Amino acid sequence: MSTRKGALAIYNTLSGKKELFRPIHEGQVGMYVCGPTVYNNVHLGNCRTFISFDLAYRYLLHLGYKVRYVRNITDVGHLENDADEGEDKISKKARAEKVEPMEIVQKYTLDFHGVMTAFNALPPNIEPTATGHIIEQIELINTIVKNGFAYESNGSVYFDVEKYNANQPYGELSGRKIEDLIANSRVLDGQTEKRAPLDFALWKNASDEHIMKWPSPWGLGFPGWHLECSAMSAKYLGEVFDIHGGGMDLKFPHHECEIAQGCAATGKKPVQYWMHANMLTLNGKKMSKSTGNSLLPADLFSGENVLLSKSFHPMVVRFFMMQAHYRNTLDFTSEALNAAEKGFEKLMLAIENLLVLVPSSNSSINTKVLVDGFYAAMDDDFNAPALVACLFDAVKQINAIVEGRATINKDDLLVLQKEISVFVFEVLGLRRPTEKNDDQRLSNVMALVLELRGSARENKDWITSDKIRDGLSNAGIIVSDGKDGASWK
RNA sequence: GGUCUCGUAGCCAAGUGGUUAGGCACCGGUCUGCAAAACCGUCUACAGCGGUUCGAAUCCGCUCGAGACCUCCA
Repeated sequence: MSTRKGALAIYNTLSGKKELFRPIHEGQVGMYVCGPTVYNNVHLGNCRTFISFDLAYRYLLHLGYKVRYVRNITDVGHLENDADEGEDKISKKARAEKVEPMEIVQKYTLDFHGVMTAFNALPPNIEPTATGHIIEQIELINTIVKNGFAYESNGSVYFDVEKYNANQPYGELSGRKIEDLIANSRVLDGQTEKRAPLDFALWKNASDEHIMKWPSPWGLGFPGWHLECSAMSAKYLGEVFDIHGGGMDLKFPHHECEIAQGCAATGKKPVQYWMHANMLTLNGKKMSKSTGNSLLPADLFSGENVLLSKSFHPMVVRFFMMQAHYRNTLDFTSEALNAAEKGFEKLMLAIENLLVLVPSSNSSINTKVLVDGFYAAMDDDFNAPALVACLFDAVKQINAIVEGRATINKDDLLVLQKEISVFVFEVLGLRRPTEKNDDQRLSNVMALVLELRGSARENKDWITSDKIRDGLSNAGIIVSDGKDGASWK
């Protein structure tokens, strides 16, 4: 168990402040993150949120917490808009592709998992689906109705926002006042079932043509979008749990509704620490599927997109994201990604060197200051960019040792090797891209080729030497001439 | 229109009352047959205008600009 636990501060959206993190149960953390609605391929913006919370999860694990990390899959109930005829996103896609809704769900869940694996995001401990928890959702609605905060209307059930607000403020999380919300709420056509525009659906009745529907006390229907997170977080993490995360754009109304549902059901605020990840922007605007201003991870990995000059390894993209704080917007540009790639390679090279460093009898560098810097950065609301800056300080020191301008003793070396590996690979979740020279046959061939080129160079046969170098370059192999002979990658 | 956030060097991006954040690019150097790579060094910025303060990029006010939410969104 780490002894560093007490220092972690988390910015809590609910209070608007950084607060020292104190879990409800000593040594244990319950964390819920809103997952994707699987009606389409996840774009890079979606990924940023999940990677941000993967970082938080990883650091909590590193600190020694026993974490139960729940991230849902929304496979029903997410409507196109709030009007009565608003269509379910999954159903719509299923009809467009002429397949079963569950085929859509399966297809895009697999895509999501594949992308998360590529980004080296740890899987959550539980990944519940909305359709798998219809009973829990119906029970929750029953409780809310029984407590007087919801009403039935024409086979649907709505949350009574104004009644709720009479006792506890609705809009706390997003800093809204109900009067302003009422004044500004858009009246959509066909909202005939609701008593007030602000009321949101807990259960919607299903018309005959609806494919995804379940029996309930109010007839055939399906659950409202906001409900699933309340039902599933309560089931797996309890009525009150530690951390709830999600994208900034879910703050209102989704998370606001979750608070209302939780309070209406139990009288207790469901979440201790609300965390919100900021948006990834493209052309200065939020990445968004609906506006077409988005980029798919697959395009990035293949380089097949007009915005990109080349392809990028998933770890370069992850490193790029780690250079910005999760609460700030991050602007995506091909240029910024190129810069991240260079920096990432520099870091990886220094780590390779660190692992084979030869210790001296004494140290001219201060290992403790470096390592304390790593913790201080992450303790400050998971400040990954500050951690990266500290890591590059270490890189500079490692290079100095490699070149004999500094020394490190055996104990310090062991500490540095361990802590850098921990923070780079376990906490930031980076992986070294698979080495091309894993192939033993290729290694042997290259050893021979470089030996021949070495002979040519000794004989000042630059024509042969350069021909080999250029030929290999065309084959995607880069030869580097160092002091101790040539190497390749 | 309402609510809120942001504006940091060529680019990306931390910091948020007093000490060079960092990465990339540029430029200079070491190395090299040449080049690349690698390494070292240089480049010292906080939208504008006022105010508070011994001291402001950081706090306050105004102006300008950008974005988010208010409707599905990570």
